Formats: sequence, C-alpha cells, structure tokens
Amino acid sequence: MSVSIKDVARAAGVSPATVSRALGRGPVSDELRAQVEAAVRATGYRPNLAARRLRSQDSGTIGLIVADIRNPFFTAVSRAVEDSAYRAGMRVILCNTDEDPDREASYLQLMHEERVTGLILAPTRASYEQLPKRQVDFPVVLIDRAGPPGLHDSVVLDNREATATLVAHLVSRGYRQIGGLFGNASSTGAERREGYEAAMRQHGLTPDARLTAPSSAAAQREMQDWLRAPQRPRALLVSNSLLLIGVIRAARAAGLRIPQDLAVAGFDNESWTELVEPGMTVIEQPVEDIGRTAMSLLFERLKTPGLPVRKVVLSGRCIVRGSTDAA
Amino acid sequence: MSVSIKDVARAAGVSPATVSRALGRGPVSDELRAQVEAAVRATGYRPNLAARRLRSQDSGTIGLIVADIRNPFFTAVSRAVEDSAYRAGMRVILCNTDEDPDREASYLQLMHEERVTGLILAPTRASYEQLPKRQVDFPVVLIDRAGPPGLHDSVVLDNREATATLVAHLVSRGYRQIGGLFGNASSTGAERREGYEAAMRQHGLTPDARLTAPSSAAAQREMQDWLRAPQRPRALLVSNSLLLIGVIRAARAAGLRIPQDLAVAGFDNESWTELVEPGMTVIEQPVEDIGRTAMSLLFERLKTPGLPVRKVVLSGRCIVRGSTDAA
DNA sequence: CTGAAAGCGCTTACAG
DNA sequence: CTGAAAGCGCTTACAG
Repeated sequence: MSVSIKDVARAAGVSPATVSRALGRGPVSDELRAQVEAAVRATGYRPNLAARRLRSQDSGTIGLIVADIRNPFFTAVSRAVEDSAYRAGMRVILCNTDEDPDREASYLQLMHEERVTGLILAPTRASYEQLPKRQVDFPVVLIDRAGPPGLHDSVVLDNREATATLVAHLVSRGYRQIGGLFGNASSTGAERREGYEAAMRQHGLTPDARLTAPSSAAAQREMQDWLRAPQRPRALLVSNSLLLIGVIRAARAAGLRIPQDLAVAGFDNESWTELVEPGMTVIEQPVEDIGRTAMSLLFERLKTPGLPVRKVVLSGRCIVRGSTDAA
Repeated sequence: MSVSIKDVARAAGVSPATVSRALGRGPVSDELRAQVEAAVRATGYRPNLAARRLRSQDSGTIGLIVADIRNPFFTAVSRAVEDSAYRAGMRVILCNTDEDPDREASYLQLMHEERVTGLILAPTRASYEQLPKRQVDFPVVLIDRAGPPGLHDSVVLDNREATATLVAHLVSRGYRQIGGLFGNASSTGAERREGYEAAMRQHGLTPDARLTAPSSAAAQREMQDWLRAPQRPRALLVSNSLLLIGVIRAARAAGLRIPQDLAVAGFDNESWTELVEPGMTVIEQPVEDIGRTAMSLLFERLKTPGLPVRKVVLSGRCIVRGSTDAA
C-alpha cells in the first residue's frame, strides 16, 4: 500500500534507523543523509504519524475545545492558538461543544484517546463543578471562562471591569433604566451579569438582568416582550455579539430606534458592529492575546510542571459609537 | 504512565484480545463483556488512538482544508462537515490555508502523514494547475471551487446562475453602470467574474470588473479611488461577504449613500447583511447542503471507488433588500 | 556515525 | 467464544 520507512531504507541502501535519524535530528553523515533524501523523493515517502506518535509517546498535538465556533470571538481565538501551535511545530485538534456538556464530555474523552500534549478549553457552565473531579493526564488552560480557583491555568477578560466601564459610560450619558441581557450557558455570562449588577448598585441604580440561551434567535425572543413592557429599559448591556444581533432585531421589530428609544452596548468588536447604524458601542476583547497567552501558559507548564496555578486577566477596550449616544 | 489494554485485561482476568473485542464489535460472551466493562471503569482506561490507527490501518479521519476560516461561509460549511463526520463516527482535521498555496501544500502533506480516509478541499487558485500532478492516496472532494474537470468530485455553487440573477436584478431596477469586485485568490472569484461579464454583455452592457486580495481591507483600498472616479459604477456586484464589508466602508468614506448613490449586491446571507441599513441584497448559499453533500460524495466514493467523477452544482437563493432599491 | 533489535499499544487472522 | 502470536510503522537505547 503506502511507502514505509523500510522501502526508503532499501532504496537508499541504509537501515531504517538511519532513515529515521536522517529525517529527524539524529546524527547522520552528510553522505547517507543525501542518499536518504534522494530515496525519500524517489519513493514519495511520507512518515506515518500514527506510528511515530505511538513509538515516541508524544502526540505533538494540542487540544482546543471551544463553546461555539459560530461566535467570532472563538474563531479569532482559534486562529491565534493555531498560529502559535504551528510555529511550535504542533498540531491542533479543534472541537466545538455548542455549549452542550455531553458533547464536551465526549470531546474530553477524545483528548485522552488522542493523548494530547495539552488542552485549551472554554468549559460549558455545566461542566464547572465537574472540573475538579475529572482527572486529566495533561495540562489544561481555561480560556474565556475561569474554572474553580487554583485548579487550572486560565486567561480571561476582566469582565467586572468591562461591565463597570459600560455601565459608567451609559450613566454618564444620562441613562438610568439600564437593563442587561446575558448568556445563561457560560460562566462569562454570569460574571458579566454580576459585574453589571454590582456596577448598577454602585451608581445607586436598580439592576434589571435577564438570561437567555446563547443564540441570536433566543435573545430576540427574550427581548420581544421585554421591550414592549411599560417598564422597559432605556439602555441595554448585552453580553456577546450573537445576543446583540437578536437585540437589534427585536428593537427594530418593536419599532424602537437605536439610540433614541433604546441605547445598546455590547461585547466584541466585529466588523459589522461598526457598519450597522449608528455603530455599536462595544468592549473589544484582545482575542489574539488570549489565544497566544493560553499557548504560552501551556508551554510553560509543560516545561515546568511545578509552577503555581496562574490566572491571567486581560483588559478589554471600550469603543464608543453611536448606539449609546442619543445626544 | 497511561493505562493500556494489558492492564485492563489483567484486571478483568481475560486476554487483551478479548478486551479489544469487547470494546469493538467482536464476538464476546455477555459474562466476559461485563467483566471487561467493569475493568475499564475501574482502571479509567482510554484506548490509544495512535495504536488503533496504526494497527487497523484506518485513521477514521476526514481532512478538511478551507481557504479562510474567518469567512463565515467556510465556518458554516465546516460545521456541516463536522456534524456529518460525527454522526459517521469519524474525526475531522480542520486546516486553514489563508489562501496561501505553500500552506496548502504543507497541509496536503499533513493529510498524507495522517493517512486520512478522505479529504474535503477548497483549493487555492494557485493550486489549481498542481491538482492533476499531485498524487493522492485518498479520495478528494472539492468544495466551493471546482478543479480541472473530471479529476475530483466536487460540490459548488452555480456561480454563473447566481451572478446572472444579480445582474438581471440590478438591470431590472434600472442600473446600467454596474461594476463588479471579485476576489483574486480563488476560482470562485474568477467564475463569478466571468458570469458577471457574460450577463452584462447579454444585457448589452459593458462589464467593469476589478480584482482584489480577499480581505475587507484590500477591498476597501481597491474601492477608494474607483468610487471617486468620474466613471464610477452606480451599482456594484461583490463576490463575497468579506469584500462586501470593505465596499460598505469605502462607500461611506466617499460619502456615497447606499442605495441612492451606489447600489450594492453581494454573496452570503450573514446576519449582519440584514441589519446594516438598508439591508444588503445577497445570494444566500446553501452552506449546510454544501457540507453535507461533500461528505456524501466522499462516503459514496469510499464505498464504490469506480464511480464516475461527479460535480454537484447547487443553486443559490437571491434575497432582495434595500441596498439595490433606490426607487 | 551506523545497524540489529526491541517495543510503543493496539487488532486480527489463526487455532482451538 | 477465547487466547497466543504476529505485526502495523515507526524510534531509540544498545553495541560496535
């Protein structure tokens, strides 16, 4: 069937061991190396990674489990992770849980079966309590969502700071009836909600938070009635860009203009948030940094397993646009 | 280190072969099966996929090489492919070329080293001529972009029909100076350009096509001068959603209102194309179908290698919105 | 620097 | 139905 290292060895007139060394970093004379390289070209040989991994006991693979690849935040983080891995000569296995704990559990199992070198994980909210119980044979770095303290390295946004910034911004623009819409499937939604509520109280205002399944459609449904209620919010803080789409749709369906009738502030600086009139005020997350930092934490832990658990908290950047400026 | 099948065998009081059979589809008595399952639980055993693949000569893996995972079209197709694969009990290796032929070549090599069962590929334009020369050990299905005729199965959009539809729509709205902006990195961009030019001539109009690197920023740069030229187009056909973002930005920078000063029609029904005022007229691609069909073609070819080469051409759906309605 | 040999963890004919 | 044995394609001590 496929060309093996033995075929190359035969063609080069050397032993399989020498072929292996010539392709890797082993000591081989220039003469034999040239013969091997010629034989590789002649035979079209490609090493079998399954065999290599089995023998070397090193998968050379990083696992990456994200919650929703449709969320551009995770797409961007994935790209950063893959770039880092590629540079380090490692492969990435990307899996998408869709916020489903069962799928997450099955992917976690897959990571073991693949014997990954390390794992970068955005855990579903339901898996939070499971994390300490689950024994893993490889280092784990949590992204976007922190787990139980002191368990795994993590890199997250400063959600408290970000929500405080948005609330302060809205208050400074004169808004007082500020509602909040948060995803119910992640600790991130929960943290942003807490940050929002704390900030509201600090300003002497009454928080008015709602939770929704993390999709545009669910968010739109949740907003439908709320925006038509007499006590509807005049401004809205929305915890991610998928929900934001639903909010905008609901506002339009209810005949509410942004920002005149309803101010809106969200998360993630997607291209479209600038294009949709009057421009959306958002917290921009340092997506590249999150991915890169996660890989750094992973590599450092692989090198020095005894390191204390580290939590890296990154700041977002508030981009003010027309959606919060009723003037 | 890790628990192996021998450890499970010892714990269950059976041979490794029996453990293997109990975990697979082999014939095992209910009694021994129960013992094995208990031993698996007790030991926390996870099969080593590298070993399994090496021995069984079956990677159980589908390769998926896309051109740009930031393009939501490919994100959506990827999800469909992964769903199909998951249901078939297969894994997917997702790689992203960023339209770089070198990266594509290196990923193609990776696919060989992983001994993938089959490959789904959106080839870069530069690789088009290489395709026939490249010998592959597994079936390949091309998506989004067809290769040389008769070489590989493929599933593509009917680009000619789609562009004809858009041109006819614009003409029916009274536009005659209709320009076209197309990506220069893919055969898709080229096909849409040809379709556009043919349709323009059919309507007795002069085509005015420009090419650009496939990013929002490049598109914006390309449009900058064009939109300020005296002979600027009054309507614009844009070949994907990334370019569309650049076009909208450039139009705004030039102070042109959509659609009053410039009508715009594009591809891919992203959420934001509805939200950005006055709504973008687009061709919606059947992304789910594309992914699913690609997997079907692959599985059918694996089952029946002798099948003739098939090209599945799917129709897009034209969604008319305000961006082409200056009325 | 080079080769012969062992072995990574599985699966699968081969006997029974 | 079950087990002993061979072997998938590599890499890596071990000798020389």
